[in-house]
Amino acid sequence: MYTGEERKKEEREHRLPPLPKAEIGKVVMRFAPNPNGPPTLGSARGIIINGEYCKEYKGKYILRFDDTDPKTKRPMPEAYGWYLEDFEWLGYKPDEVIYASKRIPLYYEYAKKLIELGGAYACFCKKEEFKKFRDSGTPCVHRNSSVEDNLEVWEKMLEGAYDEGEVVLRIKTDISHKDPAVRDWVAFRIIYTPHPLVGDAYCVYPMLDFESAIEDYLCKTTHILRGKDLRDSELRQRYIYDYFGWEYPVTIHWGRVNVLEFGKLSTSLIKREIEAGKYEGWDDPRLPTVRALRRRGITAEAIRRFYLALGLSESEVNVSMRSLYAENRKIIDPQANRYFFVADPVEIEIENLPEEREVLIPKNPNTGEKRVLLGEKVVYVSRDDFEKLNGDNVRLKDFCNVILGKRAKFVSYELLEAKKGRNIIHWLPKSFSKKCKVLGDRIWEGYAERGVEKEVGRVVQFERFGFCKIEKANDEIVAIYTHE
RNA sequence: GCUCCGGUGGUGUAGCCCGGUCAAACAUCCAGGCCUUUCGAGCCUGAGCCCCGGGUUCAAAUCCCGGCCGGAGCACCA
Repeated sequence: MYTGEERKKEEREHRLPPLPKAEIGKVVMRFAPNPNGPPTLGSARGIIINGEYCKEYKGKYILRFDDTDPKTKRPMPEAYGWYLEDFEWLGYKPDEVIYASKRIPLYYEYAKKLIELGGAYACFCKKEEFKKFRDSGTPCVHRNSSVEDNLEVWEKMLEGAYDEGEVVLRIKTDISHKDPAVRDWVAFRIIYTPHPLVGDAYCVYPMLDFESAIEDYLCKTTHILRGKDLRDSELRQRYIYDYFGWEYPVTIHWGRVNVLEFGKLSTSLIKREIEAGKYEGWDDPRLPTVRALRRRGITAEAIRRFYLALGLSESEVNVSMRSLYAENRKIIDPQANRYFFVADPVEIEIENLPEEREVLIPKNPNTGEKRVLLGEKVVYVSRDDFEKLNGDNVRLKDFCNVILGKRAKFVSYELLEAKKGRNIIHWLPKSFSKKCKVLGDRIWEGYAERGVEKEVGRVVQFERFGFCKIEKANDEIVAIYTHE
């Protein structure tokens, strides 16, 4: 139950600023990834921010695959499904899914119209050659070709009459525009590599800026929210909008996110490292992909709050995963059942233990549920604790006090004899511990408490160790380390 | 080099558009304490910030100019 105070706090913290020029029910937004790998924590920002606004304004949410580069950033066939999957897992449902690669003829139509309007021309300059023109702000000879000539070259491009790199279609902007990034940019280029979705149906592919400009117009996109890296796109695309007399959507750009723990991990870099065997796959728990986070037990809600808290700031931010973990902990801590996991176990025998006894331990402080553990002579404690507290009077949590050692001396059952806090450690009876392996930055081998095998698929708290998601429970329990 | 965007405690965010109520708020982190049979959770206290320099003004975190620092774009990538 929230108190009024708490609720207010919550709302203040997680509210997005109002969307400019937005009307309830009339907003159309899109999230447009290239499916050259699964969604990452970075992609999640786009999915979430756009998704939240769509929810708030009861708008239409489009998932658009910008998959028009079969060569350099080649789409992965599996990744389309991964996006659909993670999109919904994060809590959003696309009202429409668009595959740019399946709509290429549409782009051709607009390209032709643009040539007819004198807004585009075929350019035979080599890329390095054109760079000189761009840098100096001077036109190349092709810029003045007639509409008829351009049209003819364009048709021949489509027929496959040219080689890759021989000719491109450029948008005629302002060749001396003060920002070199917008000067006569490339709209279409020739690629003969077959596309994973449409094969060799086409050999002329649009560049992102062209495809995106046309799609946003066709879909009546009202608001574009994306990273700052695409800021210049607006400047470039506006030329197309101006030629056609269209109105450009409202744009908002957020700054780059640097996640401390991951550094600069691009999708293509991760791909290479997976191929090199450094990671098990795209859901390797060490990776910042959405599926890896899910596998680890990070909740969608935590990721959502994390990004809502970041907001729409244009400055680039350096954040730590610890912020995400803090959000996640707030969500899972009240639900997670408690168990003992003894990492790097040391076997100890309690001399002169008066009797074996079953002890009741809280399983879930929230529900008051308890679990039962057999307090017996031979128990495991973790190497860490053993080394730090050897010879000390320690409390085996909920069981008894002993002087810690390979051969430990029983002191008493009384809790009061233990100094509260510092020397209470967890333990496991030798007779029914299950082998358990925890996968994280490193691998911990040890024993887990009986009962954990019933928690497959759920996140539990291994007391004094951390939250873990139980993944498998066969001969051995396998858990993924979630966070502290 | 050219262009654009940013710079508020250690980190992140709010405030900036519409100057005063901001000697600056919230979260997290850190330090100490309380509570607790987890080193978890919760509670309390504390430390810590407007990049720099000019200008405008009775008054500047807020407006203007210059500098410095950071980032992004300048691809036949997205």
